[in-house]
Amino acid sequence: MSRSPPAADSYQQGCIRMTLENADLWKSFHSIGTEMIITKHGRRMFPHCSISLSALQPFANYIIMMDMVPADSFKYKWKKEQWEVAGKSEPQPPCRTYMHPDSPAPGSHWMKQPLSFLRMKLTNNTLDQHGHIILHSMHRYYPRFHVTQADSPYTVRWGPFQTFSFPETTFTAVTAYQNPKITKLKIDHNPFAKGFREGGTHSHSKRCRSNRSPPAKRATLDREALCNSPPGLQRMPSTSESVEAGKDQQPSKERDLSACSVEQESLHAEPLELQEYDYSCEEQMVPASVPYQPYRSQEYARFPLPSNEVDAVHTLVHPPHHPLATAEHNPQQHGYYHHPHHHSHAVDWSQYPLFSYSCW
DNA sequence: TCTACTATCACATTTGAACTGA
DNA sequence: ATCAGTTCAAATGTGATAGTAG
Repeated sequence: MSRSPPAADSYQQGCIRMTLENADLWKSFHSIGTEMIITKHGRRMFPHCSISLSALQPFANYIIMMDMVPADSFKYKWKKEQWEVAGKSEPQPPCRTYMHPDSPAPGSHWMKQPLSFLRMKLTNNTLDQHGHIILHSMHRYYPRFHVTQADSPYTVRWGPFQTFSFPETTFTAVTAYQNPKITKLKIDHNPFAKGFREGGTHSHSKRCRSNRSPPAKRATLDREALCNSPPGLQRMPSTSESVEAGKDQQPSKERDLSACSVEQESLHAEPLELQEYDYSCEEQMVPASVPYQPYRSQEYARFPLPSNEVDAVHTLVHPPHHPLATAEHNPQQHGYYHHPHHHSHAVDWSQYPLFSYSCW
């Protein structure tokens, strides 16, 4: 873990610093081409996202959110030991935002220890009712983290927020591992994988229809921890009831995370373009006071940052670094992403959906 | 025929209720 | 009655793979 503590002299009031905690592991995977399993019922990420924050205002409340953004506009296939572009991407599934269950919490809380997004799950089930992040298989994504000063999840839009992303966290969503190198790397690092592997005998003839005990207590508890109500019921803080309901559902104390995902209305996201990117940069310094005009009724379904502020916020954008997105398939590419609004035809970051809210 | 997806398997790890003792 | 520590059963998460769907 090459985590560089913020030097005292680098600290600036009003600047938030975010560090990817397990960056080395992420880089190991990224160098091969990270794959994340997605299943109908939701699968955790491995490596999972863990970040640390500094330079927050200790007594101000913050909300930390995470979402997944398409890394490009292609669909891929695994062929002959490598990824190939298989056409244009599918229309984006409902985009959800996962809110860290400690949210809202004071800056001192967030800075106390790294934040884990271990329990966040990925699914390919567009009808998912559990608040998992919905992705398309064979598409590439990267996680994005949002920090906003707010006293409740329902006032998020009224405050400035900053967005962070880490190039090495880009991955391909798959329903089954394609690259055996990834499988091996995961097994080496993920204790859960050992059980089945080392079990040895795997007899499919022994299969029987679900004679395992049904999910009960723990599953229920976990679900309770979710900010989990039918999509239609929470259309954002328009009613005081929904606000209160949301508060009630926030667990006061959680060992880890629960999903409080926010389904977004905008189903469309344009590809990132290629941009030069510095791998050495694990941390991103971002000005805290983004002059963001909070309320714009028309734009709520979209990422609320005006494009001219995006540069300040996204100090990094993401590298494809996929063996596959070859120049042949991707005329723009020189191996790096572009910042969208650097080109006239490029799509504004505001087209990436963030909390347009139907909060689970 | 090919590719992608799903259900199911066994076991290590995690979790938390129940218990014990101070 | 309360708290801290321990134990242990149940829940969870995992990759592989056969079967299914398109």
